[in-house]
This record gives sequence, C-alpha cells and structure tokens, in this order.
Amino acid sequence: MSSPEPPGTSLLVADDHPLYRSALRRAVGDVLPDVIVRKADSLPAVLASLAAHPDTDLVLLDLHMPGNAGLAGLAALRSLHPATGVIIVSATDDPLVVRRALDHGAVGYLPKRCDIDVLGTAIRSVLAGQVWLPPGLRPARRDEAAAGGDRALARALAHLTPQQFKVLELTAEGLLNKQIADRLAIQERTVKAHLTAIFEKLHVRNRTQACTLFRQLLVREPEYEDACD
Amino acid sequence: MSSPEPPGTSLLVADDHPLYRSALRRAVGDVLPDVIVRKADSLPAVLASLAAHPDTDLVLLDLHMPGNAGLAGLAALRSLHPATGVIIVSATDDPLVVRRALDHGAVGYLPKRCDIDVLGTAIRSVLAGQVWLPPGLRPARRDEAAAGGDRALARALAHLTPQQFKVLELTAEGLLNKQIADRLAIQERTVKAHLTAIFEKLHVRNRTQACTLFRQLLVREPEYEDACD
DNA sequence: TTCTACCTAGTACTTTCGTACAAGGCACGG
DNA sequence: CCGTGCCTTGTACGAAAGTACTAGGTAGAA
Repeated sequence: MSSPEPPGTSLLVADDHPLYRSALRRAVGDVLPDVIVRKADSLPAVLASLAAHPDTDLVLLDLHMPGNAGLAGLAALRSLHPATGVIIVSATDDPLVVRRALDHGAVGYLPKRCDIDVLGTAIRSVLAGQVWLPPGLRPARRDEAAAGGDRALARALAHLTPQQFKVLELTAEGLLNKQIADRLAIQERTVKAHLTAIFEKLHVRNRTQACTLFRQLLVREPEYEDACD
Repeated sequence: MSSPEPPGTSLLVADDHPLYRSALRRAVGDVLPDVIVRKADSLPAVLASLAAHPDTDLVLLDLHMPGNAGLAGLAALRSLHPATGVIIVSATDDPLVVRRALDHGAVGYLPKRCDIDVLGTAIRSVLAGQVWLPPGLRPARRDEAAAGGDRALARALAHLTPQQFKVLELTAEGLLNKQIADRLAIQERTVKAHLTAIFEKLHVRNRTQACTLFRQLLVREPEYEDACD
C-alpha cells in the first residue's frame, strides 16, 4: 500500500470516444504517474495491444465500443488473457449490468461520471488485488448466491479457446460454416470441429442454442437525453 | 370525455403476482366502476382470455410473467389481437424499455408504483385513443426518428401469423423442427413451410438469424433489493 | 357467393449441419 | 526431451435444415 504501484505497471484505456479516452488517459497519468498507459479505440485494437504487450496489468474497458456489444468483449478478454484485470467503464449504472460484469470476471466497475480521485482509488484497489465498486453499487456484490446463469455461462466461456471464441461470435451473427471458414481462412471442416467442441463446452446441442447463450452477453446501450459530447 | 367509458368496456389485468393483480383489479374497479375486469396470471391465460372475449378493449400487461419474457408477449398480443390496446405495467422504468414497448405497439406504460388516480387517468386516456406515459417518461415518446431497429422489427413481427409466431418462439428456444412439430401437433414439413415464410417476412436467411432477431424482444428483469412480496 | 388469408400437407431435391474417429504440426512449460 | 493443449485437416456418414412448387380445407370478409 505504501508503494502504490510497481514501476512496471502498464494499463490500457479502451474507449471509442476520443475526447473521453484522452481525458481518461490524462487522469490516469495524473493520479498514477509511474504507470504506462496505452490506448485503444476498438475491441480488435484492445486485443492487438494485449497481444503486443502481454504483461498489461489492467484494462479500462468501455462496455460499448466498435466490435464490442456489451459483455461479449469482456468475456473475450477474460478468455484470452485471464491474468489481465478488467475494470468496466460505462455510462450504465444498472445494478444488473454491474453484477453481470462481475460474474464475467471484471474486477471493477466505474461509472463514467465519477471523479478523478475515485478513479485513482479504484485503480489502486484493483492493482492491489481487490474488487472495486462505486459506493452506491456495493450491494450488488453481495447477491452472489442469487446470481443468475451468468456465473455458469462465464465459466463455460472461459474454457473456450481464442479461435473457438471467434467461431462462436461469427456463428452468433448467423453466418454459415462456409462463411465462417472464409472469414478465418480455414476449412469448413475445421469450423465444424470447433463448433463441436464449443457445443460440448457450453452444454448445448446445436448452433441455435449456442447463439442464444452468446447473445445473452449483449447489453443494450441506454439512450440518454443529454447529448454532451 | 363526459361519458368516461362506454358500458360494454372490458379490460384484462395480466400479472403473475396474485396480490398485485388483485390490488390492480380492485383499483380499476374503484376508478372505473362500469368496466368489466378479468384477470390472467400467465401469457397463455391472457391469450385464452382474449380468445374467449375478443371484444376486450384493453390489457394491462406485466412485462415479466410466466410464458412472457420481456417484449415477446407484447409482440404476440399485437400480432394476434391488433385491435386490443395494451398498457405495459412494469417495475422497470428504463426509458429504453419504455420506448421499445411503444415501438411494439403498446399504447401506455405504467410504472408499478404509480398512484391509483394516475391509473384511472391512464386508462381513460388510452380508452379515448391516446397514448399515455407517466410524466417523467414523456420525452421518450419524442425520439421517434432516432428509434432503433425496433420499429422495423415490430412491423415485421406484426405480419407474422399466429402459428408462425409460435414456430418462431420455439425455434428461438433451440428446438429442432421435429420437436416443434411434435409440440404443435403438426408435420415437420409444415414447420419448414412456416419457417420459410418467417424467414422471408423477417428478411433473414436461416433460423439462427431469426432467433437473433426474436431474442431482441427479451428484456431482463432488473433485480431490486427490496424483497417485498 | 366469391375472394382472401391461413394452416396444413405433399413430393422431390439440395444444402448445411453435426458427429465419429484419427492424426500431423506447433508452441510452451516441466 | 517429453507431455500438453491448441489448431488444423482428413474421411465418412447420418441427420437436419431449407427450397420450390403444388394444393386441399376452413373461416371470415366483401
């Protein structure tokens, strides 16, 4: 606690809104000067950055950005980089969304309108290995027993390999096996092999049911009146 | 306006919570004494009641009840009984959900904690042909231009025949054509015929995509702390 | 009655999906 | 080096899905 963060700590800010992303990055830089901060504006960019810097300790992830509709991106991150922590940054403060994010392995949840000092507190807590939630949402942490199917879903998704995850995503978009094969530059037979493994891991019997499960990850963006950008 | 409701007006209260259902029914009876009020505790019960009483003018529909996850029940009602008005009664007051309900043909939205006199006002407004929303949610009515894909989805779903709707529901549950056929006591070929028609009406190419569209109707129940029952 | 929409079912066919079993290449950690 | 997990592909097959066209029965509306 006395040495807030080790020198090698690195962090990734993922938000598709340029102004907010910059503000967030600057805020982090102010609060934690010794931390390396990178940026990404889309989910592919996040994955690319993590691939290039596997030692990244923490990602501040916007729930809604290109290539990431809802919790799917979080699940993908958790599946690909289990060792990297994820704090969700979202305009939503629906307790249900918060709890689902935690179920899927987020270690923090940051409403977008929080203060800078809160930001610092949250990041330090998380780097210290704790889960951080805004004060108003703390109770959400407690109904773990009453948690819906998201726990099981998260566990199952975590067992998917990266390629299987991609196949599942494309399947959920309604693509044919052949189309998926073309997109991934592999044979259709390989797609089928992946799907068979996916079905087994998710405990479903066909692509429609797998699609249903995966679609539960999508969280709709609430539409607010204030057009502050 | 001077004669609030015609003598033959009939109304259906659909809520799976017995206490709340009774309270709602009594409240309606107090406010509108000349109205026939029926009750239903599940979506099948609602459909059965409407089948028995096609002249029902208005349904007070809970968004979450057995057989009805989210907006699917509303869409089914609108598809089967276009002439019957529907007021959504829900614990949710998410503006997005409100607007989606309106997109799918609801003519009113009633938060569960509203006063009795508000209830009367709402019902009278709706019976007079107006759309009624609680004061705090009126703005939601205005962003019709910015409406998401729900308008198009609602239009497409409204064109589905009752049987097609059932087939789509079962398909979205991940059932095989054969299983759907068994459930509906028809031949598998007939199921396929329905599905082909459904795909065309929804402008999709296979069951996975149709399932995706239909699943957009599901609205998650927010989980509140108060366990008042 | 005639028209229309819906539900149903048929034949015949192609395409897609999914499974079973086997196996080579590759990267990584013990 | 060896084991392990992942990705890939193969063969072969059966099951399911989807299309195209036709058509009878029924019920309600014009």
